[in-house]
Amino acid sequence: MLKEERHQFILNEVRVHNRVLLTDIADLLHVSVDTIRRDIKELHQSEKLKKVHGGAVSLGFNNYNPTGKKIYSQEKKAQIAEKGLSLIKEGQVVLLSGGTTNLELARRIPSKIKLTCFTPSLPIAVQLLTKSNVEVIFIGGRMSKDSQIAVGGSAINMLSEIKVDICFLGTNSIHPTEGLTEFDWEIVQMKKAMIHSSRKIVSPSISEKIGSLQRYKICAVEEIDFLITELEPWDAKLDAFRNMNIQLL
Amino acid sequence: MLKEERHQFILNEVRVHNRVLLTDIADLLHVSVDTIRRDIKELHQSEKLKKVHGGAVSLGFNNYNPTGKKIYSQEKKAQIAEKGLSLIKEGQVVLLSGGTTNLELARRIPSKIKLTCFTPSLPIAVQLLTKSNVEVIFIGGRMSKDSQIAVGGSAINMLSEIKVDICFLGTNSIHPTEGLTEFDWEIVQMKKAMIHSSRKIVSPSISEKIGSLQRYKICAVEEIDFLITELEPWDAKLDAFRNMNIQLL
DNA sequence: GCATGTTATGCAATATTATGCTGTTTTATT
DNA sequence: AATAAAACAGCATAATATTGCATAACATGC
Repeated sequence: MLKEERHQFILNEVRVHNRVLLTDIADLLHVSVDTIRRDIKELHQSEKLKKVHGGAVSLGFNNYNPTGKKIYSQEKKAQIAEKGLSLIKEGQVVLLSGGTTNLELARRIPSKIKLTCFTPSLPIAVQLLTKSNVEVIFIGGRMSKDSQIAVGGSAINMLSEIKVDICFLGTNSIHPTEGLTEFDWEIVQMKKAMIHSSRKIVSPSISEKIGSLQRYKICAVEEIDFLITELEPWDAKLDAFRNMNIQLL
Repeated sequence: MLKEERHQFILNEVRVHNRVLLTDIADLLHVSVDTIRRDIKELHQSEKLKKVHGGAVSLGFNNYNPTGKKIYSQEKKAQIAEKGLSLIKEGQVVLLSGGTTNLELARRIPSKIKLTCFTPSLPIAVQLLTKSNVEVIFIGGRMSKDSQIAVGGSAINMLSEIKVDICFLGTNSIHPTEGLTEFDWEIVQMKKAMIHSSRKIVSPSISEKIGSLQRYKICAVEEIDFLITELEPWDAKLDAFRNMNIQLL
């Protein structure tokens, strides 16, 4: 394996996990820890990551997580976030709903890209404000305590006045025939409004949510344009969503 | 687990709970208290938190401080916040502008008191959401990066639709004849709108700001109802504000 | 093809760091 | 003042880092 390949591998691990252990990588790549140590030293010197005792962490290593709750299957969400990033283009206007997957996405937005981001989610707004070239517009309103997003008439009203390029719609449940569903009525209203406010809809969703069903319907599957999971696009679990004019990522 | 990760974890706990106990963290992370003690010692030395007997507490509140700016006169602001609390009554509707003093106030609001709080400030909203009996309504809009509050037409428009009992107006400069002033035009607009939206105006202000002057005027001193400083109300430095129909606290 | 220089890698010896443990001192609280 | 909890200092151990060196792989010019 080439040194360059190792470097890319390490950087990728760091991006996805926020941290790596020397021993893990050495193990995975079947090289000595010394080699990995040297790799990380170089990457540290070129400021691609931060070397720490025992491994390395990503540069903007901060796990700001206001609720302090553990993020469930963070790794998968991190992968999804990485894929989602590829849909975002310089200068676009983006709408981000709440949810931990979108939080991962927000965290990964490069500081140098110029964007305008709308969001009703408090943690996401906090995250986005650290990006110097991202203009953040908060969709205000009554804050829901557990989801930490704004809900209610005022927020929906504000949404009705915008039309963005792309919306990342945090997805709780997605079902091939029943569509996207939620258990919280107020959040359903918000998400419906977000769909109306956006030209393209992206549904980032970990695969275990596929096929699940909740009480209230947000929209049909056909209304979304991209479905991102941690799986490969050709995975059999996604078969139900083919031939539906949805792009799988 | 890497030391770096522990550090981030501790900082996060401090952010969320304002204080942490050594034993709790050691328990949570399955390491010895000594290790955590050493961690906290380091974080204390790098001024990320404040070490206290038995654990650690956050520096200012918004220790999540992307710009890394120091929070000035922490102690005085805490005193002011305590005084301000006495003005808040069960069931009221309160409007909080941004600023570190108001942040201290928000953090001190007892969880058991029932309130409705409006605010355009991100850190304050984050803090308020931890209070189970406080209904939080965020004044949305374009977010100003350094002050972390919403500004612009949308926010001002939202303010124009409310009338609250009492407004705590974070004050940058207050002058007996020139009134309240600010250096940021957009924030001036927000504060003006906040004044119109409130029956009573409270100006929490550390004494060193008294007599200072900035570029743009928010309002005359007469328009505020309460002036809170860290000084005793009969302090000579406040003489200029007597006989002005302002209550000094 | 061959000599030479460069780079990458692994290895071993040594140094440094991180962590937990013990015993003692300090601090907060009753 | 008595007490319990916490802080501290010092030490032992294990993990990680550093350094120097030997070898192997590779490129380059002849």
